Amino acid sequence: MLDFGDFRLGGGEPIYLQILLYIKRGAAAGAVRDGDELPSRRVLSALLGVNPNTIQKAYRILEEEGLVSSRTGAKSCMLLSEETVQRIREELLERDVKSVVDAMRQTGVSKEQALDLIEKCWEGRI
Amino acid sequence: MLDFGDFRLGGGEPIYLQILLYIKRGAAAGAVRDGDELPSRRVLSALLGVNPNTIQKAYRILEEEGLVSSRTGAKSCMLLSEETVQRIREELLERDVKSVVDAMRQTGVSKEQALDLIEKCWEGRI
Amino acid sequence: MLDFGDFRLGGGEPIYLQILLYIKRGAAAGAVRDGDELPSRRVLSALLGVNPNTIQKAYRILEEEGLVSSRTGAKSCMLLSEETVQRIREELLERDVKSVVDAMRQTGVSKEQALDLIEKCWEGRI
Amino acid sequence: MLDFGDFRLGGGEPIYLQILLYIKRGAAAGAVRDGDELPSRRVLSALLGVNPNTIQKAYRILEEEGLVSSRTGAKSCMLLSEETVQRIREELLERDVKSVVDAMRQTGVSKEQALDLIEKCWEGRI
DNA sequence: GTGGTCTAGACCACG
DNA sequence: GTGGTCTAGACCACT
Repeated sequence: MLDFGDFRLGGGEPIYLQILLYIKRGAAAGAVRDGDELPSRRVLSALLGVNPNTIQKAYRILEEEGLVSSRTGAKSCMLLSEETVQRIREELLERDVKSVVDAMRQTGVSKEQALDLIEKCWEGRI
Repeated sequence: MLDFGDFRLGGGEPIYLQILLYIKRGAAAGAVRDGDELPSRRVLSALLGVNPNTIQKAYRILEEEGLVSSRTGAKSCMLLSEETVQRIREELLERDVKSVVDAMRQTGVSKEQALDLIEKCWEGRI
Repeated sequence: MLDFGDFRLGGGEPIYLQILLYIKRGAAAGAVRDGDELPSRRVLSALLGVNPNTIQKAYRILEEEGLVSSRTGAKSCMLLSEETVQRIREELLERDVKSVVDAMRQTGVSKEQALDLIEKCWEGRI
Repeated sequence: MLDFGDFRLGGGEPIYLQILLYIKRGAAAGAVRDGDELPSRRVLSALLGVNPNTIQKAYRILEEEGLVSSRTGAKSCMLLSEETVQRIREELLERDVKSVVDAMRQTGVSKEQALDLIEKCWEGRI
């Protein structure tokens, strides 16, 4: 079962996308594997304090992308081949890296400053 | 005059926020300076292919935040003290760095892998 | 024993309502009579390929409407006085006739066209 | 502009389907033609006493079926070729006739009784 | 208990 | 003013 213990809702981005990305990152990191059950709409909606339909929207998109299997009355579960995991991992990393590089460049920091900041933040020294 | 030459509309985020961020990053980078003129609403609207109301909304927020001075009949211009620029810069960098570190950690990459990917992307080797 | 031989599930309408209507129409037509036994929940559930809870819901409503008599341990059976049958018959016919007349009028056909189409369909010439 | 003056909400059937069918019947009857504007979400929702999203669902389906053209900021309008109108007309009539014939047959009335009832209702003598 | 659908209200970008 | 999207709550059929 995927654990949402360290999930926190952030502002700005749609909630269903935050949930979607959280699950994809968990799959890329190996924290959730093929066949693992997802929390039910009601359980997760109570846990996160959002409407069950918002959870369902995230799950439905995952199903359309072939990452989740849903049947009425049964729990939804992950559908993760190794190739799928690898593909998700690459998509997420490319997206994250490009966006941060664009943003920091435009903000006017040098490569060295950027790498230094990121390293400090990673180690909790910020 | 503020230059929007390398502004590109991205999906997902509200357009008025993208414009706000673009201007703030420019200020943090020094590309936008105290006293610089902003393009008129209709000029920028035509340039970006966006509705004038959306430009108006971004300008109004900038003014409410005290980053822009507007007088009727005159062009709006940036109002950027050194402290303001420094504050914006720190806010933007903290936001960007934290979000990318959170994301990449959750995706399951090591600090070394992350720094390597970012460096490669920065240098265009990706 | 009630016969569900020519019952077919249709989309759109809730299943328990389809079952209710099927039984009521049978009563109006005289195919279902006072004292006739109803199939047990599990038998009908298997026959129609429907969840037992759904059958249970239909039977419960029939009982609440006074059309079925249930005693624990014994089979449920129809409770149909002549007045009841007549009332059901009129309700069903009024409902069906009004809805089709409203619909066809609004679709812009004349009375003659409508009657002609219905006669053809009745005789299988459509 | 399509007129909803004689539209009445009925129970049982989903509201968006009732609206969808009402518009299709109007097109089949010639009451709404190619290029006619549809009432806006807000106007129609206020008129019918339902949520704007329910109206939008009906309009969106019509658009997916190619019967309506919608653009952000502009009014939606009907897209009705003669072939389309003819196809809709046939679909609606077939559906209506089949359902009423099935229903009345199962309710145990003869063809003559059925036609007589429908004629009486059509003429308001019921 | 589960997932699927319908209805509802607020916000956004746009003409 | 317009349509598009996100979030929310209730009901249905099913395991």
